[in-house]
Amino acid sequence: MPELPEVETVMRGLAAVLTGSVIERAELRRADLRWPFPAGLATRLTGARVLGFRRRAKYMLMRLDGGDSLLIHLGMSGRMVARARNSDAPSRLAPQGGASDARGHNAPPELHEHMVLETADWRVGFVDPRRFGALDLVPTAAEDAHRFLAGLGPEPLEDSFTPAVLSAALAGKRTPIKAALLDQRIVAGLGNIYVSEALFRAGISPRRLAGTIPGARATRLVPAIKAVLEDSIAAGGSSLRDYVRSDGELGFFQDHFDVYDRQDKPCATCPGVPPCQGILRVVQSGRASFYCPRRQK
DNA sequence: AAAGGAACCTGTTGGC
DNA sequence: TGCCAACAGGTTCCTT
Repeated sequence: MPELPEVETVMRGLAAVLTGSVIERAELRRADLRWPFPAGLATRLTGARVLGFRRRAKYMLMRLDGGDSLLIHLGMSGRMVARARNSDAPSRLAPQGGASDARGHNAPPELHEHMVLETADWRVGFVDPRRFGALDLVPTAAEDAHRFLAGLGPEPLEDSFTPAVLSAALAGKRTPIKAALLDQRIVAGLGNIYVSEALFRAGISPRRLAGTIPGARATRLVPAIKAVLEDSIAAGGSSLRDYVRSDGELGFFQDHFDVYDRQDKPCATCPGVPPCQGILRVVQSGRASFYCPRRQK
């Protein structure tokens, strides 16, 4: 599921229902996902008050009043599922009685639900079939020193992510720009969907060598990255095989893809004659890339 | 040092 | 219909 826009969407959903509340019960249904959970995780979560949330790249950090932050990564297939525990609970995520109410609090436990957090009003489950996700604890005062966060590149939506910064990171690199943008040390939060979409908007082929981007192409690429991420966040992210939002609602940015998973379809923005030859699907370092060879050079 | 591929998992889909 | 291979939104680790 999750690249930056999806993680941002999920985090906002969690923040809306958990911020300010005490975790009355924390349950772990296994001892690890991609890595072992820290010792005593459930105990350390129980009784803690949730102070707030932060996103860094594709990681969520839930700040607790004991001085720790719960670090959450959704991996490939992770979801957070929030349900009101009773009908009188505040229902900010589904004000018209949406999916969270429809399932009810007596629904059978979901398959692959590895962690459950309960506050007075909400039950939040972490569901991750493929188990590529991660949970860890990190001191809030030193979040960025965590081994997962320490090497990350700039946040693409921050003002400090500029064409000059990207140019410097790409200079001299012999790898295709597709692979470079997936490298979280160069820019943090892009994944397979948004790299393809951003390169389309910038008119750059995913196969072009990264070292040829600095300069005018970086000047096009940086705003394209920011725009596609902002557009997707505004749409609640993309829902492909899984629900994205913690309230069970779907994001709808998948309806606005220009190229991702659209091989052989005509590119919508190529001008009329001769007609667009269609979007290509190629495999780069084991992952699919999608692009319009006429528009992207 | 940098680049590419395998590995970690389960579920779904498409071709025969 | 059934079976099996290929593929899926990520990241680390291990070779070259």
